[in-house]
Amino acid sequence: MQTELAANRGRNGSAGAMPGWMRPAGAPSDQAPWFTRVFGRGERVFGEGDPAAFFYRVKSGVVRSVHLLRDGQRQIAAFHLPGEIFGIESGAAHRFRAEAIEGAALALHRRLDFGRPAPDDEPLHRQIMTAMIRSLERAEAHALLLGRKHAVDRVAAFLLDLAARLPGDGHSIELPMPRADIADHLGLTIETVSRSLTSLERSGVIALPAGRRSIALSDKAALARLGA
Amino acid sequence: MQTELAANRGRNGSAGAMPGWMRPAGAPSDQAPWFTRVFGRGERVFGEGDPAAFFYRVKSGVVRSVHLLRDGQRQIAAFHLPGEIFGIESGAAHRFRAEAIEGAALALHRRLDFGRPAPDDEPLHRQIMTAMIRSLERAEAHALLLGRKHAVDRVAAFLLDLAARLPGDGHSIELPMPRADIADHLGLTIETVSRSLTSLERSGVIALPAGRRSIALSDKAALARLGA
DNA sequence: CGAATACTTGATAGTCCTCAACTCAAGTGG
DNA sequence: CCACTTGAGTTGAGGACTATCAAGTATTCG
Repeated sequence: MQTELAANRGRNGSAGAMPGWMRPAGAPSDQAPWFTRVFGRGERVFGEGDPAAFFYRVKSGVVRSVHLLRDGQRQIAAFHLPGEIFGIESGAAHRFRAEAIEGAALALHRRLDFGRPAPDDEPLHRQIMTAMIRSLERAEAHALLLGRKHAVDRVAAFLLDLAARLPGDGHSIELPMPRADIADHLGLTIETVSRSLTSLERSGVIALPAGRRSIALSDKAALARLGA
Repeated sequence: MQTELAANRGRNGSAGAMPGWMRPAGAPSDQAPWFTRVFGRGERVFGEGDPAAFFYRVKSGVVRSVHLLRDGQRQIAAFHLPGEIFGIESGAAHRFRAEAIEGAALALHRRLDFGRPAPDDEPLHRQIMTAMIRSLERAEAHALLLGRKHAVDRVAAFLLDLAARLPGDGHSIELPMPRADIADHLGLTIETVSRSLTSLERSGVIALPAGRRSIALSDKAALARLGA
């Protein structure tokens, strides 16, 4: 069931003024508060410069926020897991690109005028503020990580963060993204991420069973000591 | 004129529950919207864990937001220049420490309940939202810098950012902070910052006249090429 | 099976940190 | 007035860490 969406794979594509998907055939009405849309593997949710007409809530799957540098480098500012909100902007346009990693269902909410909040929708307003502040806290913690930690510590902190945010008992996780995405998020190369995981495994802190995507956090205390 | 304030210098000090300065003798009234207070060199504006009763606007001087790691490392998340707002929090407490670098005059504003904004004070509310979003954008750009750039490029980007934010024609700047602060902001060591500046000078991109704190941006185009 | 993608491992090189010495300016006290 | 101290900054040598280049293994898909 690969439709035209598959053509959007990869890192190419331009920032159209108003992608066709913004008015899906199944949209309830032009003024509905929100509606759902499913995105395919690697599909772009929005691009840099696209009008920020919506913000998004992840219903399933995982989305990455991607900054592209002129020299071709890529930085993943954040991963957005189920239940999380992303894509809130102050200006009229999105400042970076967002892509579904594997496949994702998103709830699209029409954007609000944040300067003049609707007093009759206080819960939503508070939710948006919370999402924004959480983004800020994450970005600051991320900067701290990138500025002051070595490769293994970055990976340890990343695994702990994922374990806390993903559903489950927190003792084993299924990585929802490839090594390349982790590398571009942690400011490392694919090879260094792989070596760091191997190193953690040899230390007995984690275990890497069959698939490369599942990780057992054998010694969370040791992980926390590294990632602290 | 060194009062008790001087005792607050350095990186030590604990996060008191309610510092005395929060109720200065000269405060107009208990419900005044804001008042001004002067901070000495290195003095703590608030500490990690302090109740976030106010947010702040810089009237003069420069303030640094400092994250302290358990292992003694220091990360400066941001510098706050005249005219800028900082110290806005979602929770009840400040998540990091803020210190005046040389000496600073700050306007202290009583904090608002962001979830239930006063409809009668729309301009202030918008101003706060803008400040928060700007913080977010800065933090994201900072993470990008730390994750994907080399020492010289980081310093170049930092100089350009400062030149744009400080008053003046943008062709020469007076660094309002020591090398150690720059290093802890850029995720480098003092030595590497010094070497980067020397390297930029030898390339003819900048000039370092007499004092070590003044820098002439001789070739902004080249700087932008590095810091881009 | 062949091709493509994802991942791991090894060898080498480059960048930056650490440790150390040195310069410079501003105070301080005899 | 000058020796001494202190803080800030610069410079050098060596080493640690990570990127780069390269090869090899695994898995998936057509």
